[in-house]
Amino acid sequence: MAVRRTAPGDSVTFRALGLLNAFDETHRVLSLSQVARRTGTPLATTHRRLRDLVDGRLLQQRTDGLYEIGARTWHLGQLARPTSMREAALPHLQDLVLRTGQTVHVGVRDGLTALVIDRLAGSRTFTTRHLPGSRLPLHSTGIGKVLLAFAPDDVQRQALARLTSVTEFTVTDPARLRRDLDQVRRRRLAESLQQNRLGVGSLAVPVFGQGETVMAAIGLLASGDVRLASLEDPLRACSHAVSRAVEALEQRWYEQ
Amino acid sequence: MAVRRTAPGDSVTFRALGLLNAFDETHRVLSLSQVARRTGTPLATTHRRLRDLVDGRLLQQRTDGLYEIGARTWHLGQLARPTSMREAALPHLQDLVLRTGQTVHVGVRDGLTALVIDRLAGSRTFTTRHLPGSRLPLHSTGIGKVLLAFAPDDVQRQALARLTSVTEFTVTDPARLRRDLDQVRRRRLAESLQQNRLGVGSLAVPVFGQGETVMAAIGLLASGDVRLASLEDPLRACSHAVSRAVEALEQRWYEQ
DNA sequence: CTGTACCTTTCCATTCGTTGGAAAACTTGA
DNA sequence: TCAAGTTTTCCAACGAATGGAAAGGTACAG
Repeated sequence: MAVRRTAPGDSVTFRALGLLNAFDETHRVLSLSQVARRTGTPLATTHRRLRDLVDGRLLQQRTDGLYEIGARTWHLGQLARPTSMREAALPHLQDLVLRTGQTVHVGVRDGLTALVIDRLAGSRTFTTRHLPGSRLPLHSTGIGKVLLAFAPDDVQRQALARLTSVTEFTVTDPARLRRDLDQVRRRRLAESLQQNRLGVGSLAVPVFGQGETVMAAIGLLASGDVRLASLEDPLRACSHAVSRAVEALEQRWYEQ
Repeated sequence: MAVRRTAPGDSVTFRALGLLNAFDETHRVLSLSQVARRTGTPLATTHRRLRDLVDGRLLQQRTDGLYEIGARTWHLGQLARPTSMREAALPHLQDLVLRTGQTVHVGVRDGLTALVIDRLAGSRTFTTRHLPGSRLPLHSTGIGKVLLAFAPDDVQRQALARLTSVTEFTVTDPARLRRDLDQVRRRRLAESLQQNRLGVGSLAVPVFGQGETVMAAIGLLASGDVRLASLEDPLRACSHAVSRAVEALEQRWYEQ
């Protein structure tokens, strides 16, 4: 891959899309000046860029003048992998929860984080805060490590360069994590023992798409005293079932 | 509202976002040249714009080089109205289906179309093709007419200027439709008798948000021989329930 | 393994849109 | 009535977008 002479950020479009970072779960409706403050952009510039995003219908302006994510963005999101993945996976995830009693997570990699696209709480549950849409570190969680292990080299390099400690058990040594990831790739299985949350372990496996590509990761969360090894077989079975279900769903798009 | 000296389309960002139009339900993964052809954009320009959209993570490039809607777009879409609306409305829609046996639709306005965000088939069902994500005309469907009746003036004007005939019963006279819309606004109820599909009638009501704003519309579809009037009460009850549910859900975002 | 067709990537002189400080216009609340 | 905050407009300097063209890949047929 050739070196790019222009870095991201040189483009007008990229800078305009940066304003979307101002929006999150607790900031769904923002005023012009809030967006400007939250992104550190001059007011006049923010004003023009928001107008462009409204013109492109990614954002919409309410009658009171405030800005929110537009319905078109939702519609585009419906075309993305997480939507079909979630739909195809749901019945199999429910199966998995029934069989193990533990909480199940599904995530995809988005940039340098794992994006949780669905979560079903098990009966032997403890509260978890990772609702669909939340982001998890790639290096300290089960699904994160699976996604990182199968990510392109440049992503791995970037991720390994910024290992932050989440708990006292988090692996922050790049060399050690790289060895862990090699193992994850070989075993097609990752585990995290209290590396992201004390008292919680997780086991995760990849969901393969066509070829050797990894579309997503499925993980089980269990409190520290559960033998993770006992969860491996149901987890792998679920992953295969989801692979097939997604494939069947996507088949339907192209026939007829 | 002041006249804008610069039309949408003069901005670089707007033009780049135009490439997203190349993606739809049956075109979820596209190559550079497909996007160029589908949007009529020169290749070199398309190449640069796609790179900008990938940098902004609205799109992602797969290992085989093809482009698809990115996980970040899905995530942004999760912050949009349709997502919370759908979640809050689901139990009440199920109620409505049980009570009436007919198929129920929920839609929001997106530009000059009604965007279907959810659909539940009734027991006395006939096949319908309007899956979540599909778009319906504003002037020939029940939910479309509700959304149009409560839309801002400039939207109404634009919509009335392009009335196309869908069936022989579609109203294509702007003056007549304007009167129909006045009535819809007064009665808070719209009906479409075979105006969008022969043999099918629909009844729709608005879902009110805070103040007098209309967030969405809920509609029931029934084959021609069903008395639509009998559906009005359950439909209105459902709309109120959904209003309250959405309000309760959104309340939770801001507390704590 | 040569040619043909198609796709992706890069180059660069010209053109055109962006930038953001500043001022004006508007909104709120005291 | 004034003060503080917000949104909108203006415009000269600056910088990025544009797209034809050519180069670099890839796939397949003969």
